[in-house]
Amino acid sequence: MSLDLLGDWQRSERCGEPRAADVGRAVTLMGWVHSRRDHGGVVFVDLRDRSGIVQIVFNPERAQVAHERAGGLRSEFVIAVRGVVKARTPETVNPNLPTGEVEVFANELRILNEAETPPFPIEDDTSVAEATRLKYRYLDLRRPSAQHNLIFRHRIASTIRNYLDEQGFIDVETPILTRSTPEGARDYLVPSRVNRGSFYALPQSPQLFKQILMVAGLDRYYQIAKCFRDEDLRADRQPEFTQIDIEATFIQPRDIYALIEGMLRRVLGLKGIEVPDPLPRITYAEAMRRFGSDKPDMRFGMELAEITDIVRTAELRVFREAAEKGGLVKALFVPDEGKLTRKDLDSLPEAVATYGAKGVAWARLNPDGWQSPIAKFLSPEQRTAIEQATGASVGGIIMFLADQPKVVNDSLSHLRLKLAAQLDLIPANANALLWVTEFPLFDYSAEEKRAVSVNHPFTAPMDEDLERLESDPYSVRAKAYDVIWNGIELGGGSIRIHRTDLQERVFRLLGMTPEEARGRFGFLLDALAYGAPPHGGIALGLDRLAMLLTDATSLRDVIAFPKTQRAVCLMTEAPSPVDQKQLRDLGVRVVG
RNA sequence: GGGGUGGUAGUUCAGUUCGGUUAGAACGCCGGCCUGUCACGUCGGAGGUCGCGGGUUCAAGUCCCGUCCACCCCGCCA
Repeated sequence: MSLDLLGDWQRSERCGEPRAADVGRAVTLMGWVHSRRDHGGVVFVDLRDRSGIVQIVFNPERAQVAHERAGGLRSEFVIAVRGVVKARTPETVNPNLPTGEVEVFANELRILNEAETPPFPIEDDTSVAEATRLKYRYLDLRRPSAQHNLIFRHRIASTIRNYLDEQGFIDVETPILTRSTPEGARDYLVPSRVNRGSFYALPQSPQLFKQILMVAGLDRYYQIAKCFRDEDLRADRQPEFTQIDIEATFIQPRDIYALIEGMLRRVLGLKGIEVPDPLPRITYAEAMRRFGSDKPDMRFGMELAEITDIVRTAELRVFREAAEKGGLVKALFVPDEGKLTRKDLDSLPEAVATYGAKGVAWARLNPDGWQSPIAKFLSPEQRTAIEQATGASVGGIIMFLADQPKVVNDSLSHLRLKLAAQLDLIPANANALLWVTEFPLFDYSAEEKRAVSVNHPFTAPMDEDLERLESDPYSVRAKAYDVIWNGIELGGGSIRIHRTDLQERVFRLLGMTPEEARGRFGFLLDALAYGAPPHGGIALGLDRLAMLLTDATSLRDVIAFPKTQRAVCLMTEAPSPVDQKQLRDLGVRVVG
């Protein structure tokens, strides 16, 4: 098989474009051989590029040389074809192809490159192991659905850029080599050759830079920013990811809500999804109370009911003890109409064990009363009160959890989602977008035995809680908000602290001495001291948005070159060992 | 760091319970035939480090120990 040069041939259009209206037109097409069907006489080739597939016909009587060479074509050869668009006869129309009413009769064929037999077929609905696909990512990305995902991701990004540009936001790039800030996730570190013993960190987010841009008077900033976190991966977590990073001056949370709602309206509009105006808001406290989660999926009901007070005096020890020891007792009514089997119920403890729960109690509501291992420990009055609190009705089942608040909420919110999915209780085309607001400012870290920021240390407290900052820090709410879609966090942000004195107070509450605070964030404190305006912002995960809008199940499907769970790129085999010389230059020695 | 699932031909899998002849299938690949297919058809053929290492055994894809890789989850991470 001899290869041809492209010469002066110029592509006239993409493969997926010819239509009935083009019949009779001379075309020059280029692409990959998707498949070849050799009938001994006539040879059909499906030619593919990112736009689609068109059938090329090589007829020995029409173009003898081209036909002869077409016999040697194999999958994924790269070819150029000159020919004429012809209408297919009615019985040969292929309704499965957008180009199926026409085909291209080839006059000339140029073979621009051959290809090894691909290790897997270039097709959608592939069942090929992901590791194989990632090793040959350039082949995997030839699949139409893979290309669609990347193209759709691009459309999301360009929609956002256009929108933010219209709103007066300025795209500013911030450094990738930056300073390590041990607060939060583990940093990726880069040794400095020039400053031996010192390290850059890759940014976990451009947080401080965007705040400083506000101090600088840029007024409205955005960036589609790469961020890095050296933590363990998940299906929805990659070590490097892209965030739509936004910050603005002289704004309130309500301004952010309006801005982001407008943006989401356009982005979700790409898929025909309507975004209510305004989006519902619910406070963190209410979300935790009603759903046990700070990212409630509100496409369906099944709200949790706190029954601690009802069962405080119950004979059941686990309930009583939870109530006495500062824990919670919560219940969840599942309208399963008898569908949950005894086996399902027996598997419940396993489902919540991972969240630290020791068990789940349940009660089925039969017409003749409770069928439940715990019924006898509850008085009729208690049972009635529980039914009322959970909105229970006959035919369903109530689940109970009693433990420390976090265990109860984690477990029951998990059960709520799991059972709703299992019982098909989530309306198919429902969409529930909402804001969760008024997050707590601090959380207590048992590990570090001190207060830690729920969001980050630059989050502003709510004005009305300011006076309790020192006296009752854990009751202080933040001007922080998350935007949630169907139980998934799309993004979150806050109004930031813009005054040195308040920032210093927060650092102190986080257990930082003034010296430590200066050492780590001196540049921020300095910047705040030079006329920092009130400002705030938000960041949304672009990868996650793309994943949800393409119905992908993994971030890896919307990232061109993702990493595996061990943070390895199977194609380039990064990370890799490096030369001793490189290490010497950097003053780095590998131990262990 | 912990729990779970998987690893057999290029690919997707069967075979592993209860160890036993030469490890199979489909698709793909290679060759022949075929002028209207589009999951082309048809005839023939090639193709295996059963993830890797060790052990038990007369005998290991199958049992045991260790280890590597991929995926899902908890911890971790906004």
